[in-house]
Amino acid sequence: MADQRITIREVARLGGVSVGTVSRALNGYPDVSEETRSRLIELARQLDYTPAAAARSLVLERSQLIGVFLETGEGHPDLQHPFFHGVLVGLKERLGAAGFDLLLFAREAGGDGWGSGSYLARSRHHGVDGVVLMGVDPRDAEIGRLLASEVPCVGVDIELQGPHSAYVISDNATGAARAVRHLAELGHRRIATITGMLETHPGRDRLRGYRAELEAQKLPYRDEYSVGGDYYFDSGAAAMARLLELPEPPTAVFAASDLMALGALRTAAGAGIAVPEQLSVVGFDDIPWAEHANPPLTTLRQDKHGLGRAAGDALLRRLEDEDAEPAVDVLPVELMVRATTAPPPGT
Amino acid sequence: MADQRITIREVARLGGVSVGTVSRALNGYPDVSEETRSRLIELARQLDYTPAAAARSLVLERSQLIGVFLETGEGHPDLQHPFFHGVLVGLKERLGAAGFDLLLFAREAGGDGWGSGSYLARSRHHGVDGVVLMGVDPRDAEIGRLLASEVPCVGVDIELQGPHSAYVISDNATGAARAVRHLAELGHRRIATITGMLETHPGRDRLRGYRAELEAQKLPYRDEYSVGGDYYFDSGAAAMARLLELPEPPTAVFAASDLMALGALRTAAGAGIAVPEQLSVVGFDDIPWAEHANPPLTTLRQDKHGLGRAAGDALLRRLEDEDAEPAVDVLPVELMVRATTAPPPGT
DNA sequence: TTGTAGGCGTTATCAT
DNA sequence: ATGATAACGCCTACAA
Repeated sequence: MADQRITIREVARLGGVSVGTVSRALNGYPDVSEETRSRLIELARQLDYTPAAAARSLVLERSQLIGVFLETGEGHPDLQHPFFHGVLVGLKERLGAAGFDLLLFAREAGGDGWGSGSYLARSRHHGVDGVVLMGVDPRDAEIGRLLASEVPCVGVDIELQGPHSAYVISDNATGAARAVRHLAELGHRRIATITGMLETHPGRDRLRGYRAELEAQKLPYRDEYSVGGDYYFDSGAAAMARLLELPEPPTAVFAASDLMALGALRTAAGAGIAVPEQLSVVGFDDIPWAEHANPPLTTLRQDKHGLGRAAGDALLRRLEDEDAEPAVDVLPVELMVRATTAPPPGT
Repeated sequence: MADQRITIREVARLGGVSVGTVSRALNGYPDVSEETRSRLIELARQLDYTPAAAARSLVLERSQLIGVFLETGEGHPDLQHPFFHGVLVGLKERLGAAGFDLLLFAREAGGDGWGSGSYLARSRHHGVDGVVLMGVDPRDAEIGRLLASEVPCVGVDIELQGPHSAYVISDNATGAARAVRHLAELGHRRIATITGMLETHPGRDRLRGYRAELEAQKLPYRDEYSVGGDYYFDSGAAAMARLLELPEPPTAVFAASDLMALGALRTAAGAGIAVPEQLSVVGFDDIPWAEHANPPLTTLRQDKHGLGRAAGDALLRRLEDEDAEPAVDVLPVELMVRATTAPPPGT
């Protein structure tokens, strides 16, 4: 049998003191003799003693745990998307440095167990100190109950409303506008867009930014220059095909995601259209592959790690100040000019 | 103030029974009247009661939590790699269905807190029922202590030895051999390889499989046909360049990762070498991008979700049977023939 | 400066 | 079939 788990009682016994003293010594209370303290600390480290999180959480009403809801089931291939991956890294980094661990909710709803039902129940079950939501539907009634509760929430890429709910998101509108401006400055006047899903916040904002900048540049908005996609490769390829069929095809296209931009590139290549000589393309996201694409994709970089860190920060702020303003953090995106954009043909 | 957390005592009070009865009713014990049980269950659901995991974990010595160590710091951009992403999804799926949640260790070592030191201490701190290790160094002494302990471990893509340690891994050697065979059957006789890091298990196995199949095909092994890479794009591109400089360049190359294969493709394109007409390339992994590459990459698909599920299974098996054999699961890889392989030139 | 004891929310062992 | 009550490991008044 392996060595029994070492409890505070054991440390106390071996140290010849009471459990109270051990607790105080280890938790840095002032009222403990320096000699006793260092002796106990040393003893604890020798024994590799670690307080049981469960016990501590029970009495402290603090778990040092941040829950993460990341939908990944049917119709939610989101965890697939590299985006959330990056966010997770940032989250882990920031929250980890602050002494928190991450609880990734996995337990299937509807199972036998308790705490498997609502988001709220699951959060309370583990007594998480805060929750990060990614890829969930903000209109879901269960989400609503969570937001209305006492548990601090922060959404990544979703607009969350609630007394203790903040959210972080990229500056999608400005980013989209930046893309259009870049294209306009290059001399393009026929600029199309391939949109993301318009029921998502980012999808709408990127379209909005596109239209706003068109206006700012005094370029006409044309309905046929705006074709819908779903963020994924195939939809981008299909959209590009539609654009190419237009009587007056665009000389540049802004795709609301890199995957779609890459799909567009593929279609263009298939049609024998040279990029960027005959057609300029800019994406959104800056996924790892973008810079390796052929030609390397000009795109708007989302700071995925930064979003994760910002989400962590929002939570931490809320945790140390009960009534901190539920912040909404909008992170800038950065235009990465690579090789898919150039002046329009005949310039 | 939000509604106070509902405890079992509250349910008991409202139900006019003792806490013991509530506990028994909710946990499906037989010795409780049918009437009382259904009444209490209904009451509990109305109140949205959820037992506190901490309290339960304390008395049951079971946390329904599986810890996940995923190194992601300096020199460990692993969480970056799409591979672990997929594994995480599989893990979540399998373990979630079995009623477990995932604890992603994030807390920085060396911090003030307890339980931030060794892997073992952190595991015990949270009382996780098992641990999944990814991207860690199996020779690390701290890892050794964890493996020697009573906590069930399973490594993904790393060979773990310990009384309660299993591991899951792709059949790298067979996969590599399969790649070479595919190439040989196409008629290639000058087959080179770009290896992964040889200090990793997969790196060595893929090289081993390559050599074994060369032998099986009665093809000579040539030192200059084996050039080292680090799994990433740039190393693949560089390696391909070296191969091209050879007096007698290979007609086919097996790269130990898709990223390197893609890098090789890039170099070939830059050198004006047509793929697959003049050069065949096969990768390993089947990352999402592989099928969208130009031309679509022939590669060995690793079942990332499967690895995650297998890791979950190994843990579950161990948990329900104290002395189950520490399994080692080797998952098959699948050859995805796409468009980067063809018979050698002049055939 | 240190020891003692109550309580956090559960489950499990006795009684009844 | 149900009600007390003792753990589980820890923190924190309160006493000493």
